Amino acid sequence: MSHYEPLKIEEKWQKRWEEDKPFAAKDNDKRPKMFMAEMFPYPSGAGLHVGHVRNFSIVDCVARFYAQQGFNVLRPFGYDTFGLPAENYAIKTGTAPQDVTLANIENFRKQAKRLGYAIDWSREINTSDPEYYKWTQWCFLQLFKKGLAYQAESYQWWCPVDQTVLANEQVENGHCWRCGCEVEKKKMKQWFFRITAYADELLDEIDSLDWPEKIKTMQKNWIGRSEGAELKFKVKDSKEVIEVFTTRPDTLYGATFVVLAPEHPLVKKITSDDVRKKVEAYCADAIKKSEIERQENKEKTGVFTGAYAINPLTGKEIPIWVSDYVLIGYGTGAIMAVPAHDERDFAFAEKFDLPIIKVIEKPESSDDDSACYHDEGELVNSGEFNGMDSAQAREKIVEKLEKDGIGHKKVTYRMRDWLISRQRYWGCPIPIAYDKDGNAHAIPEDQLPVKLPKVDDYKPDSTGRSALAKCPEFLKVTIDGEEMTRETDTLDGYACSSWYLWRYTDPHNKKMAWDPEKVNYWAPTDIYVGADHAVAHLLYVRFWCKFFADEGYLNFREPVKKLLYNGYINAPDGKKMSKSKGNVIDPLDVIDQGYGADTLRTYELFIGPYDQKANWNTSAIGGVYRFLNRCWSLAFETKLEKADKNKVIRNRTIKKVTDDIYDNGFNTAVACMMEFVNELYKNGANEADVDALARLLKPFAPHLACEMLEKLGAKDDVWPNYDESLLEDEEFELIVQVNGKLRARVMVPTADAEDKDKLEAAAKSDEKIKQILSDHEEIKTIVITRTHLVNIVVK
RNA sequence: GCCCAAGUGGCGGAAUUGGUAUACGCGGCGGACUUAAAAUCCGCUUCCUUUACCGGAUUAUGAGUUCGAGUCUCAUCUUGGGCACCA
Repeated sequence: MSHYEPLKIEEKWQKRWEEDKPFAAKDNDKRPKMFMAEMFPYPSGAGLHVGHVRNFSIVDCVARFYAQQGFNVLRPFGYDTFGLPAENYAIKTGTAPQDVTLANIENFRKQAKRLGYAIDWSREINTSDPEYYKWTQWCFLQLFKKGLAYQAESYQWWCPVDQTVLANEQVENGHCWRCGCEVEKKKMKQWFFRITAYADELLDEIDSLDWPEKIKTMQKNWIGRSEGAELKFKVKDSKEVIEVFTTRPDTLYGATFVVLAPEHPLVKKITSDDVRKKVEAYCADAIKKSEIERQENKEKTGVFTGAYAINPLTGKEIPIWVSDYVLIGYGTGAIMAVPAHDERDFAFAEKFDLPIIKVIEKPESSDDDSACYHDEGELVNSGEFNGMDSAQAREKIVEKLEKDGIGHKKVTYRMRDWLISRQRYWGCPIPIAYDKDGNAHAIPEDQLPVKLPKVDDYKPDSTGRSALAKCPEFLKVTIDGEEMTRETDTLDGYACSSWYLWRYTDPHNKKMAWDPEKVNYWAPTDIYVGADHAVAHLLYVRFWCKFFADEGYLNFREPVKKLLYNGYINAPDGKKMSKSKGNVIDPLDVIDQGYGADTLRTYELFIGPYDQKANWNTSAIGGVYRFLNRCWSLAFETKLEKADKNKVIRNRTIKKVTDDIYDNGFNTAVACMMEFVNELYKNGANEADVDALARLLKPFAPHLACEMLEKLGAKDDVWPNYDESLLEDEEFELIVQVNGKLRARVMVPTADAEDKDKLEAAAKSDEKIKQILSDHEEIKTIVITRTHLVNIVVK
């Protein structure tokens, strides 16, 4: 061979890895373990994307790095296959999603293998495989048994195009996360997971996670814990009581009206006959409106119900209104309005001319000059509580109400329970059946999996039921001798991905979801890499982890120790790559152009900090190719020298690359190796140089690195160590500043590096510095040994 | 509107705890090799002035702290992200 031929080299090593299986993880091994994974991909028909390559290459770099350090590494791979794209494709073409999915998986696998990833291929999982979803159903049943999977009828997000309900997390700005159409509200009976049961723990443990702050903050905001009180307002001339949630019970004296959400059940009961028509029309209109429409118009709307509530402290009658600015899903769906100290209530009161009573005095120090002061302060117009500050008054007022049985402290969360039923075919069937009276029963565990039948017509329809409803053989089931009808909804795909990390540790177990011994050896996942799902998936896995820990199936409560959230790769013009724009870069094309997988992988790690988005740059990839070509030449074309001229830079490079990988500085690690190679070209390399280079290169460009190590006759690929004593040259450059400006550089023996007097003397021996000192009066001199710097301050 | 992060050459970006700003790569320019081109190798490349040396300016803008600021503080501008009637 006379030049670097990446495609040949890569084919050779990929074949060898296929045969030797060097990446097989060993259960219960004595070496320290390291379990890492990317968020498993949805295998689309388009095949791998350069975005996948970045994501997978980060995992691979770290996995190989730890493997070279002697860790027992688990680096598995899987496919998240249930979901709408495959089903929509089936509807359009009549092809079974099962078949399309298998073809797509095959393609993904083939492509991933061409990238040379150090994957343990014996552990592949596929969420739509009955062997897998049998255990998804088992997980569901465990939650069902404990009352954490339940049915409830409520207003739900409904996507009119995909004809299915959506979870809150799947609605983005009032639009469906998949098809982008505007979502609607529909009242339906649906399945939920009670994630709110773990709200406090999910919130409290966020701080202890080694995750990006950005993601932690998003999760905290999503959970949205707020502390306050629930208070009861009697309705005048009625037995009804309105419960409201407030974070500011200290402002209760200022509550001059009550507002109910349009969906609130009491609206019908308390509305007086003379305004009934008007109120009903308002509610019907508000409920019909999409969230987008409600939000677009911030102008307050509402109607008076004709009824009055009694303020429990003042005893005054205050009107009860209905308005869509009160949300049925948060708190109790009703509020006490304190227009003097809440901007929304203020706007409403102004519009409808309702009384505004100030009960909090703004402190003099406050520079808040808005029309309604909403911070804390001293109470006024509040009877016996006058003069107290807000915090104290909150305690005292709730105490008093509690005595009277009309109020108590209450914590509310923004997060709702997780809606998990979908009226779609291509998902994991919910293992439930209904008896004659419509009661839900668990499918016995020995009847799992509830298999998804192949059908001809995948289309959902306006009945709100999936295509499974049209499949009579599927519907019939006998449980304990009783004929029942199966649930036709399927599970949200996020359910399938809420436990797959544990299945990786025991992927072929036919008796249980995972063997406790195996899962507790490997999990929690040490490093998890993804570019999406900040609040959805990453919150759900945490929830399931806590639940299964409580059930005794796991001995840890957080599933992911360290999370790397990598940035997207965009088209060269900075826009998102998409088929319709025709700006998609196909990784296989890049490889086959002659660059090879090593160049592609290394380029994607070199392109910029891993957590920032990056634009594809077609010409910059050539630079990485040239670098690898130079590495190849060092091993195969250059006559290696005997002398060890590069000791210092070699040791420094080893240290820097090692430190950088620990810190996820993949781009600077590559840059550092480039510098090393440039230096080797200048000075001439010896065997130790090329050997170290090949070992350092292996996590980035594994095929080339193996080829180089083979040429050198290396017996292993162990990560190189550096010698602390060889990080410094015999001489170093002392920087001499005058008044903070660089004026001279002086070479000084390293032996003098810690001697401040010698450094100062060396600095002042420089001709130019002497000249300056003869013209200016010296005030003082600062010597910094750590950075080899002298700063002389002169007048 | 609220909260957070970030602004460094023509471009992607680097810079330890406050200590040589612009590493590395792209692009550009010049040279070697070649009949020629590609590939490869070598050199130059922040801006201003200068043939060159020297010098000056520079990390969005303006101030401040410091012997010394890309890094810390305050203000302003811009961009990106998150939340958005959550009582």
